[in-house]
Amino acid sequence: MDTTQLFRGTLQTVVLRLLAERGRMYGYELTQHVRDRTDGALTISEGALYPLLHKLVAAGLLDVETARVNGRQRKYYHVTAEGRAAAAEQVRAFEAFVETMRAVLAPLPPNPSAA
Amino acid sequence: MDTTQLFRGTLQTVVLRLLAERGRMYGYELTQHVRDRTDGALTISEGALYPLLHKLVAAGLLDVETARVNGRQRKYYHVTAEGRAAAAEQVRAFEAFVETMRAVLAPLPPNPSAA
DNA sequence: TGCTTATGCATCAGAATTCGATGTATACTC
DNA sequence: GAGTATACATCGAATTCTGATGCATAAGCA
Repeated sequence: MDTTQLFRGTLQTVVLRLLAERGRMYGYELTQHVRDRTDGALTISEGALYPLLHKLVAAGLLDVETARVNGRQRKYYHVTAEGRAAAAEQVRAFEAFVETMRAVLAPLPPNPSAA
Repeated sequence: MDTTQLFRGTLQTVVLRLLAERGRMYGYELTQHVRDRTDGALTISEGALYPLLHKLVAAGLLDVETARVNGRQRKYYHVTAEGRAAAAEQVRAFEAFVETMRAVLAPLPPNPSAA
């Protein structure tokens, strides 16, 4: 009954898209950015994010660059060419997904004027 | 990289919504209806559907009615009052979800005329 | 008659993803 | 020196779904 259930499966799309658009970001920054931008509607948990970032690097979609800022460690991630293509593809897939869902959820649109 | 990954977490919404709108349906009918309506973009597997239907009945959102049609068994499902409310709520949640996702996926809309 | 397909239910092992808790470490503020 | 923010990470458990398998009846076709 958890409405946030719908966000399952979207994390990869979100991460790739943000990195493709914003150049480079580090993990913590991703969580803060998404939380702020959505007014808290979407919060990325660290337990989901870090394993995913590692997986995307292993898959060749992201590159990492370790840095040290203000004494703290940071790992900047940026998309590879392959990652950029995947990001675009996944955004398209998301739009198609929304269209498909609308087709199912609204089988009888309230517009009988088409008769 | 599977685009159908996005449909994760939407099955409950789809089932409740269809039943709320169409009165009553049986499992096999649900799979066929969704497949036809989406031109195959969304196919509900039996391994996902039947356990969910049982769960929704246990949760009081659906009722079952067993029938025998043309010698074959059928189990018609229909929403309870609680299930109808849940269906409406989940459709709202889906719309909110889409808005949230758009906010994240398109942080910089290509419309500078608002300046 | 026998084979295949369609209809209709169901379970189950494994995969994939995520949650929530926990852990480590540095910097800043009070 | 205590708490909060920053920043990384892992891990067990829960949830959900896939794909395979199984049972049974009816219809179509060779």
